[in-house]
Amino acid sequence: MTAIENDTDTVRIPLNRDRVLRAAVSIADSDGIGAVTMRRVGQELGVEAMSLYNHVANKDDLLDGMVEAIVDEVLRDVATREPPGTPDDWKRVARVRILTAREVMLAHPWAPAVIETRTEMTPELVAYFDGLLGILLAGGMSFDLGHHAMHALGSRALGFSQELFVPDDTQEPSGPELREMAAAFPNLAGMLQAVSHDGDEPVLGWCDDQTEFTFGLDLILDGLDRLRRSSEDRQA
Amino acid sequence: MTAIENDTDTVRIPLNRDRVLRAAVSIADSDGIGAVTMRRVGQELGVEAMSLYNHVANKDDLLDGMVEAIVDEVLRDVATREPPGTPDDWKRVARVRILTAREVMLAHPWAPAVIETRTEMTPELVAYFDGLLGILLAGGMSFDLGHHAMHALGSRALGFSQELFVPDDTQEPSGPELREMAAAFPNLAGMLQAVSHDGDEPVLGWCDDQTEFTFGLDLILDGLDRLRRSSEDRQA
DNA sequence: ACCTGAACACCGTTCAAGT
DNA sequence: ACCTGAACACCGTTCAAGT
Repeated sequence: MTAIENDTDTVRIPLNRDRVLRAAVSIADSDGIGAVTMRRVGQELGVEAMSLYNHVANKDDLLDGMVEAIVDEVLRDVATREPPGTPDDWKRVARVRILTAREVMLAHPWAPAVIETRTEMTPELVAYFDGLLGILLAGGMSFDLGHHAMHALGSRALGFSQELFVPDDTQEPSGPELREMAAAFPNLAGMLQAVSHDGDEPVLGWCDDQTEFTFGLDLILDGLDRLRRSSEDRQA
Repeated sequence: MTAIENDTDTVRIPLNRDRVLRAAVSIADSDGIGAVTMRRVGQELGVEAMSLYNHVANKDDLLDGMVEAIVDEVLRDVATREPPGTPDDWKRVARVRILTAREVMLAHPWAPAVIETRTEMTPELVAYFDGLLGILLAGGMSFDLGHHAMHALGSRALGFSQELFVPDDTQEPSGPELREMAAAFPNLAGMLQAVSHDGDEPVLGWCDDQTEFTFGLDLILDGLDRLRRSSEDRQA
């Protein structure tokens, strides 16, 4: 009888911070970040909302923890996929790391927005940035250029870039509407027409986020490499 | 008596969408976006919260309108400051436009975060982007390169870039803590030390946001100009 | 046509009470 | 030490009622 009691004790997995965070991440993945409420997370764990406060300080701490979990996932993936010691090929190494982070973000589409609202850096985030900076320094950047580089990459360092410029292609403008738009916004209208007729590359909607992300990333990496080379020339 | 009644009518300025939006912007400017609630906006206008629903559809529409107001401010400032027709100097013209937008954002620090949460483009935003694209096209970019350029600039086109990489300098680590951090994050620790000792440029904290913004902006603009030139060479 | 008061559903969070 | 139930303050929003 006491043995059975022990059994039920082990079957009912005790609540802890990690389980709370995983439940919250799972809800956000399936139903969006808006569905992550204390009551809902508690419900998912078969517990009252108030019990969560034994394991997270408050809602903000819960969100911090969710980011923590995502960045942990990034760190794990990065560790398994980082190409071994090729410091001179820093651009490729940095690119692989950043695109690995991007894949994690694409699997958790709510994460970028939450990350942007965080004010304090978690140790996990610091570890990720330290690793990326290490790649830049090993490639020959000065501390100063490495510093600028981290800021220039911004959110791209973590694999995402907020897209403000998202002309919605869902509502195809009809004849008169298109003429009206063409008159008010001639440049965008012309571009929209020219690019949408360009059907030789894979696109989602009329512009492919992945293509645009790598374009911007390579633009920055190439620019940084140019600065690195010219500063090395200056020292030589 | 009826004349006096008319007078009080004109003294009590009628509520309208524009007054509601201006009140909301003013609250956000002084007390942050968190203070912008329907009840508070109503209070600021001497009216019940429910009255606002006669002029905005809901809270989301209110936020849309606030963005609208900010972008309007950008468009006004841009119009007065845009250097007259120098298409070949597109980089300088684009730079002036973007740094003008940035000044507006610095005056309304809540705006970037709100803009990022908007899903639909307002006509004002479209007008701003159309103008910027016009500068790029006048400078000799193809529609295709102009398209990539807009995405590569991302939020920088509107004068801001979310800074994920913000090591907090407020809590100066003490001796043993610093040594511990140096062991765990050697690259960041080295950089922090090297850059913080570099006192020959104006810094806020240990890195100047304005300096980092223009560094990243110029990096992208230079890279785009290089691509523009090489595509022109290819065509010639 | 515009504004009001009361009410509703839903948050995060507290607190005293249970075990 | 951990969990619960009731309650509180504060949201956005509805609805019927006022003028």
